Amino acid sequence: MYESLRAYIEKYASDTFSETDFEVVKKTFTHKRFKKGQFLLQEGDVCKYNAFILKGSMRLYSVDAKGIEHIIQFGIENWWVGDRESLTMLTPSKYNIDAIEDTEVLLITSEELQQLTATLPIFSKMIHTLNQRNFSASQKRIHDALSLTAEDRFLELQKNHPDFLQRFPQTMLASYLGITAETYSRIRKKALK
Amino acid sequence: MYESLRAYIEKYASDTFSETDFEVVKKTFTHKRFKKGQFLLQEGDVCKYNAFILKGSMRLYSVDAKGIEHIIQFGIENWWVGDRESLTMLTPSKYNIDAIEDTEVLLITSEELQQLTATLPIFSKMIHTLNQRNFSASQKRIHDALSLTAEDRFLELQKNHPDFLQRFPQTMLASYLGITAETYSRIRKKALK
DNA sequence: CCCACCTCTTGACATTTGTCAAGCCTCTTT
DNA sequence: AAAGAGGCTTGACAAATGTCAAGAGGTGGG
Repeated sequence: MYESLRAYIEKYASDTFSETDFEVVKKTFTHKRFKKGQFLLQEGDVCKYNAFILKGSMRLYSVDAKGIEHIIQFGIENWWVGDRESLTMLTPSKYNIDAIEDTEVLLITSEELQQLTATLPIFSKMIHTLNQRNFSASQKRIHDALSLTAEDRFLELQKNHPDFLQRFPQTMLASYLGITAETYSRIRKKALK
Repeated sequence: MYESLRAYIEKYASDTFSETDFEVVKKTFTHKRFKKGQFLLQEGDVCKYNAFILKGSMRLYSVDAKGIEHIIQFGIENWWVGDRESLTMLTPSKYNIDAIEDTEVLLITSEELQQLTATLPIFSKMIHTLNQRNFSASQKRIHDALSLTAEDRFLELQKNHPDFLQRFPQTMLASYLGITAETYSRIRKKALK
């Protein structure tokens, strides 16, 4: 069960675990199952956990004044989800996180994460790599959101995450791209010719 | 000259420098002046430096197929600019960075930064804080770009960075908001009533 | 001092995207 | 099998934003 986490950390740290170190990691994370629709975080609450997804998928989203959902991030197997601002500042979150499918995760609190980062070099290496990657990815997503048309954003999504198009309902994909479900449907039809 | 860097690091690390540590920092950074319009980074080159702005302002932007500039980030006094992806992966950058005004910066290479982070705890604390803040800020900017209308993005900018509205030409502000200069002019007129 | 250039504004029109309503299909529940 | 819910599509129209063109005003270099 922890093997995919192990592989993940070793991959992004470019390093391997000693058994004793990995035991520490196993003891720190808690395993939990979420039913489809179940919340890991609800707006207004303080985010308690970072979740590493073992199986299934989740989404991080806000709900605006009109009740419309805006998906900021999808998480699938081997992704992290959590509201980092709320986690570290202990402030009420503006976002929700729930399970799109039945989902299994490994949970870790902010303090535990800091603890592991401080004691295990392999862990802090991984964090460092993830920070770099996140920085680049965010920069690109900001650029795309501000510079590309809806159609071009769809094509980018298709190129970078073709699996998403199959896996998630179009209403959610539309929300992720910042467009309505109707526009998504029309753009998709046009683009898939 | 190095005092604002010192204050900045101490602020974000919530810690104070020993004189010997600060000597190391002073020796590591190089001071440089950029004339208005001069480039720190040009598309296709590998980004060599992170720049800490002492005085003046710079912008990070891409140029699309039609020749239109898309500003991803403004940098003013006490901000960092650099293309982190290019810096760490040593890949050619897709972005440009140039000086909007005559600008003074302190430069540091990626290796030097890594060196300082590894040897000075105060430095790594600062980096950690900046990563957190960047993560949150990026998340918000992505959310705003995908969920808000042009007018609401303008109002957000006005709220969060009122100084930008005075300091930068409207063409650049429009680009930063992902709209045309004409739309910016109209929205501004409407919003300032 | 004047010209050339740049920024900003405004108008008319085009294009993109959103809104609302209707209908279809599939799946689940009863 | 019937009923209902949810997701997807389509059409007609509305609203937001872009494009193109023209002109006003300011500014720096010659």
